[in-house]
Amino acid sequence: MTPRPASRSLSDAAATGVPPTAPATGAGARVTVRDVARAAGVSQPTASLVLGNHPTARVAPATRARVLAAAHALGYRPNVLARGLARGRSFALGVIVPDLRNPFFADVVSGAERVAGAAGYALLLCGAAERPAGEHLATLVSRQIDGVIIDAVNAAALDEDALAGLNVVLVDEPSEQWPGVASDALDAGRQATTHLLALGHTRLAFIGPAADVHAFRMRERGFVQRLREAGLSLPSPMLRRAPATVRGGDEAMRALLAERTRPTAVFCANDLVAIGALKRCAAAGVRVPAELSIVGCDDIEMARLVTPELTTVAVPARELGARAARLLVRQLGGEPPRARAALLPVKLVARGTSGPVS
Amino acid sequence: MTPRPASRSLSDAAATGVPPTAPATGAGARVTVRDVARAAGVSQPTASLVLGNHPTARVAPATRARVLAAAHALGYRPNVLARGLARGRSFALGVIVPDLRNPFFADVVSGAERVAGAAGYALLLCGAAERPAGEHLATLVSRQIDGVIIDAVNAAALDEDALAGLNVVLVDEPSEQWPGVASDALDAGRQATTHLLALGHTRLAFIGPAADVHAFRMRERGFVQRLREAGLSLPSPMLRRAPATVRGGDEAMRALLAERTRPTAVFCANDLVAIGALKRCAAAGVRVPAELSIVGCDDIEMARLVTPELTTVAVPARELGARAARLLVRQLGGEPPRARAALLPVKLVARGTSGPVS
DNA sequence: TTGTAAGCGTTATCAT
DNA sequence: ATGATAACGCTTACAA
Repeated sequence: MTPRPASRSLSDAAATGVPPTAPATGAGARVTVRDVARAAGVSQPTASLVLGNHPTARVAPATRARVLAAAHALGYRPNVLARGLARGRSFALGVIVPDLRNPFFADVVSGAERVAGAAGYALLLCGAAERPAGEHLATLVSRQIDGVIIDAVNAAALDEDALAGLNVVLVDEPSEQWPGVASDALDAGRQATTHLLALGHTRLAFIGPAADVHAFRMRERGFVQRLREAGLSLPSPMLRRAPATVRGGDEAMRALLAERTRPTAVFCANDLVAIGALKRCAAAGVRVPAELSIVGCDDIEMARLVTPELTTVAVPARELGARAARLLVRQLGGEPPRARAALLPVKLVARGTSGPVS
Repeated sequence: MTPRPASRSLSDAAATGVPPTAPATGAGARVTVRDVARAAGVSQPTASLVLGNHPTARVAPATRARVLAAAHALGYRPNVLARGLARGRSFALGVIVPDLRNPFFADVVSGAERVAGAAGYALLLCGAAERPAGEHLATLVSRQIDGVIIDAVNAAALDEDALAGLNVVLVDEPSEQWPGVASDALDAGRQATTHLLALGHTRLAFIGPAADVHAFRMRERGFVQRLREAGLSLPSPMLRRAPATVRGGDEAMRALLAERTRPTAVFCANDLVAIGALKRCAAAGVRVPAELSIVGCDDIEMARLVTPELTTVAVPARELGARAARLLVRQLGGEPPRARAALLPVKLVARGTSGPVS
């Protein structure tokens, strides 16, 4: 046992011939405020006052300077853990996404990381694929996390107690209870459908997950809604349930192609599904878009890389993550929770997988 | 100022009609060891002893049971910050990657997260694209991070002091100074080249970044090495420098196609580059693989989604991340740093972008 | 086996 | 303007 911090050998200052320029945080010997205070000849709390760079720091300019000089000379680095313990905040945010390997979530996380980092918050990453979100939440709470961003994890499933007393921001999952940021998923479905209708399609199909994720439901609803407005119906074989993955799209499209009357256009719940569907078409010798149009949703990088390039509805994933983090940061900064932000607009990007009905 | 934790309203237990099953961590009133101790009628350190689940916990079975019961009843959750402060460890790992939006790194991080999470460590995510790795390192240190995984960030550039006293594991960047895990990048280059040579190609080209990232250098070296062994040379126009992105590959391929004598096969430093190159060929009307073979490296999911499917060398990205985390966890657990692990094998996956020379 | 006391590095509330 | 003093929640000798 006795877990040693297993520190590194620090033997090569000599080897390089270059003496450490900075006073070299002698591996292990952390410089604390006390050290700084001692060096500056002031009391420890005074040093803390200066270094905590409070705006209200009423300290004599002279001493302040001495303290800062000492801190710099010693290479003082505040211990965020200690600060967190004392202030009851950890200056860290959590982010829970289903799976980082879905490029959409990678974007969301990436955006959140950027904003969080710039604001001095660390970002604790939680993948909900391996381990249930509830568990993640528990460990985040025990880490005194200041707030958490939850994306595409059915929030209703957690409400019970895990979220109690936590600052939560939901991504793409509007809720009475928690603030959040979301894209206009309903409009995404509508735009995609409008596009296909404009191309003359009348036999449309939809592929999407049964999962209870709000954005997917709304995309689907927008699709159905727009269809109805156009006086069209959606025969049940034209509504295929499939996991929101490439594989899911592939298999759903296979089923669709086996139908008696094939659709002439398909709207997919996200780009992964659309790409899977596209792939199946290629394998089955179905020409896209000549015989079948496909529209995805998200506009992940991959969308421009498949052949033909995927027509899709662009959703600002990174911006969603960034805004979620900003919301949290603002809230933690004491600013009152803003009026519910408007839905982020989405925009159809017509590319190569959609064309006029033949 | 006065940053309020901005706690949530907790007003709907009544609305649902369901009384909180757990004693409801009354939002704000954290349950501490003291509370547990008091409830169990023991001293605070005793409770701590039990709850710290030390293997060496010499406490009477009876009291242990009482403490555990009390802890359970009160819904006790240890405060990891406090524990970290006291033990001098944070039970958190950092991971620094250039950009999460590169699927390869998303995989690495994903693998690391899985292992770290399972071992009770949190993972702090740092993207080195926006903010230099050195800064990230500084904030990680101030968070008393227990270890850090660094991928594709030129480690030599940081050595000076930032890494002092830190547990570091390098991914794909062998070093005298730090332990690490790596794929067999040299062999990746060799396998790709062997494959192309076997197909009869003699005019080969390479596209890769000038960046000083070890894996890229080695892939290139393997390529050149194998070429030499085959008695072939690499005319300088056949060595194109480009950022390791889709765009980089696209532009490099454009330059390549403009050459007087075109290559018949191209090996790319990674899949993104290869996909960019492939895309350019499609745009330029160059048939792949009939006129030009392309081989990538990494085998990201995208590789199977482009048309034709990309021939590439599979690198176990997720496994790399997982092993890096495992290495760190082991080391922190007190186990001696293992003998340098062997390079992870890579494997060529022949798909549609490579074919016999015409 | 258990309780007492001290300390981790910071912040915050007081007197002075 | 500054310096004691007391938290924050937990761990860990050392005593009882």
